[in-house]
Amino acid sequence: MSYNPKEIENKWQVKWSEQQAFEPKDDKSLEKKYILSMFPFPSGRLHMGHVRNYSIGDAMARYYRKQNYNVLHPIGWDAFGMPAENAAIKNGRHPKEWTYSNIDYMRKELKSLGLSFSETREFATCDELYTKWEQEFIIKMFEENLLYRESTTVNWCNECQTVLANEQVEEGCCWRCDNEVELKEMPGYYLDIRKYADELLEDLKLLEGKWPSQVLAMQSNWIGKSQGLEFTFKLSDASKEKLGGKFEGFEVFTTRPDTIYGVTYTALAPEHPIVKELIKNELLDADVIEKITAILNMTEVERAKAGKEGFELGITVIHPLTNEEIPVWVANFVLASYGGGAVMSVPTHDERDFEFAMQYNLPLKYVIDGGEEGKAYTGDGVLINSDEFNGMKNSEAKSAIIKLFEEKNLGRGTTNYKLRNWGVSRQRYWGAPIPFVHCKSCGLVPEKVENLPIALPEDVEITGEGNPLEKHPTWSNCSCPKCGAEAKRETDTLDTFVQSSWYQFRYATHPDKWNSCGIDKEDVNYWLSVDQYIGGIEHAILHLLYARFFTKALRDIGFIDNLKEPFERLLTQGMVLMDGAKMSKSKGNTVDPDALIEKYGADTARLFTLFAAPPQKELEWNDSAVEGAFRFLKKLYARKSKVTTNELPTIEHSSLSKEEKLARAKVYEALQKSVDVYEKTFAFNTLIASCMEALNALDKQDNGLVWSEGMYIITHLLEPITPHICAELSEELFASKNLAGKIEVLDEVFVQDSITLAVAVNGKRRAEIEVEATASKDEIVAQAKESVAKWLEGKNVVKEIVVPNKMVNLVVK
RNA sequence: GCGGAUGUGGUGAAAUUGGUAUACACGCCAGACUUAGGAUCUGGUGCUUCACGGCGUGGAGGUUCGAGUCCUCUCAUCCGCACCA
Repeated sequence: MSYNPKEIENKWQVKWSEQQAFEPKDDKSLEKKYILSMFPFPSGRLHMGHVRNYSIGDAMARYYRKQNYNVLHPIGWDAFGMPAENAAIKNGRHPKEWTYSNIDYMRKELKSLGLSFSETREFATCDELYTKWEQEFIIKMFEENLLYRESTTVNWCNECQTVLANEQVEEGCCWRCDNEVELKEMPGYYLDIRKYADELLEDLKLLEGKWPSQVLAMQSNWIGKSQGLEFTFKLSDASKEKLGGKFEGFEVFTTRPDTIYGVTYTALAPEHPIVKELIKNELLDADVIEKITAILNMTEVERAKAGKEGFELGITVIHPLTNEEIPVWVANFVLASYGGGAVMSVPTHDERDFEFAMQYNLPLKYVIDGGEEGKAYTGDGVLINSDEFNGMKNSEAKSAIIKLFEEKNLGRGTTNYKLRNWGVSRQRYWGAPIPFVHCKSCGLVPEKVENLPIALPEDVEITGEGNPLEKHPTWSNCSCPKCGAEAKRETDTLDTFVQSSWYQFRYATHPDKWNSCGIDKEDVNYWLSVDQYIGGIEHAILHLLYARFFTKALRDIGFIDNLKEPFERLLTQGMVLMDGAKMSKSKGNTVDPDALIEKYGADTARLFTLFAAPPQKELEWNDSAVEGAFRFLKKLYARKSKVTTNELPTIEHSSLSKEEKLARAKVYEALQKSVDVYEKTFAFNTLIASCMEALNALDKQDNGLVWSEGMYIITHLLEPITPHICAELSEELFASKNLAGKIEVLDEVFVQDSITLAVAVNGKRRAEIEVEATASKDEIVAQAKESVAKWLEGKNVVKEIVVPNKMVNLVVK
């Protein structure tokens, strides 16, 4: 019988399902492993990126299961989001129907890959039962001041007709549809992730060596902590008057307090309240107002592209140390969202300020020695033109000047972050409703917990214009949970990243409890953190930052115990490429997993995926290499006829021939390597190569016992990667005994009668010798000299280096 | 500009502590079996040279008996952030 993947794979998939083979055990005394691959969005069909992601995770899960760990390896569906609404607009299908039917199809696809997921812990984030608990968390967060509603300038995607979080804007465009993002002033709900900025940054240290350094660096940059001085520039009396006494001054933040004596002007963001006041009262020329308004209508990206532009505002402030009068400008490069939207400008020691000063002929004052005239000097040096601080190193002056400000009560040392609070409201239908009510007398009121979930109405019209919930005739009508008066339900829904921020805890919670709680603390204490998380690098900031934040927030509001980080180790898999480009429908360079499985079977798909490249690297698709993987499995299957005993045989190693010994050595080399691969490096490609080498070596001999041992071990090693064929062979040949537990490495098989050594002269390889395993160093050297006699003629050997089992190096002069 | 990575045959890639560079696979070449084959099997395959040999891990130095691996400099490519004061 030749290898028939379809038959074998179907048989085992049915069997595993019937046996509930992949359900975690309830016994919490067992050692656990929580292996998690990022859950898919139910787009309709699996793509090769999924196949790769889940093949990696499944190999790990199956490995640990075989080592008798209690393994949680769940799957679910990240099911809310825009594409479901887009499908509704395009094909008239209801998002719910579309989503759940996609899930049904994709579940079958996952099963056809033989992935060892728990079936009882599967859920979709659009399940009302999931929404219910999420809404409870959101209400609790509101009560604990972690969630608030505010009207502010937001990123608006006109294509998606919704607000986007900062993390969802990529180079000024929408992360999902690539449409250019606009700014819009509107109310929204925010999670106070900034409260956790420092903890999120600090705890990155716990992940060093366990998460890719790139991801750690990206998160660290995104949080963007910087330390410096915060102080107030007081307005001059005349300016104060001009502004009608509404302002005393404005706050600025600087990381360079050492350059404070070099301030020659200050600059405000166009959004700054003082600028708005000047515009409102028409205290600026009409054309200047017009130009500032134009800047206000530009996004940050547009402003960056536009080049520097600014206008003098006709007001002045007083330098806190020198009491000089300093002009105030408005400038398009000052960000409203950072450091209070105002800066002190030191053109001599800051590139941006310098460029601006040159453009508008503003004065320069050098205060740190070391630069050249006519350039901004941003390096270190000694202070000049700085009163009492002259002669001090600028690194010391930073803290000295902060100290002076604090003593004189003029300002204080402070920390600033680039991280913005997470805007979580979306003006879309297919999401979890934000469980709040607007009451005319009580204001914003959270829904009563016993009324949860606030479910979506099914009878909606989805046109792509506006928010379907807002347009629904009755859904938003309700009574105020506080006073009972007529009220309006919030029609915004939650960002889908909220759902993926806590799903790792939901899986860990036993399904028996899913009706009674969102997260079970004890279950979480046992299963978390996730021992290995696997997914794409595209979530380096978005999902991974939100999930880390959520973990800390849920801990602080009492839904989980002392967990610091949700994901202990992270593997970011590389992309699947075809002809050097990412596979995508629009480029037409995709490989359909279903077709691949149909032609070669799941085992070949999995084998190729793990063999062609290490998981962290990009994977270039290659049809003939897939054939190669298939060929190997056919060969492996055919060798079952070589097996003569149904258990791991005991072999008298010394009685074997050279080829037999070599075959055993190769088999055990693979076994030895496997622990490192499965637990540390995840270089499955090298383990597979070792198994191929072992099979090649077995083919060079014909000892039934050596073959039996070899097949026993190879099928054991490959089972996590190609589970069906290995289960089949193991059952048939070894009654599956080789798949239960560990196999010990036998050191004796690595002992060889003779050893081949390379002989080098002055580091250049010149010959090869074969010596007895027991040969002494002198004997080896003597034999080595003989083998390279030609190269030693007329020379003196000044040094002899013998590297055991490897080589001999003779140094001559 | 800042941060993170990566550079090895025709291709995907290997290479404990520094110790025979290119394992394994694809491709290619030759042969066997076959009516035939894009099936299967066997052998070969870094570059260069008739050959002895020489060269070879992006480049240049350095340390060492010995460097893909360590150090210094440099080039190229990819990814992320980007006027964050």
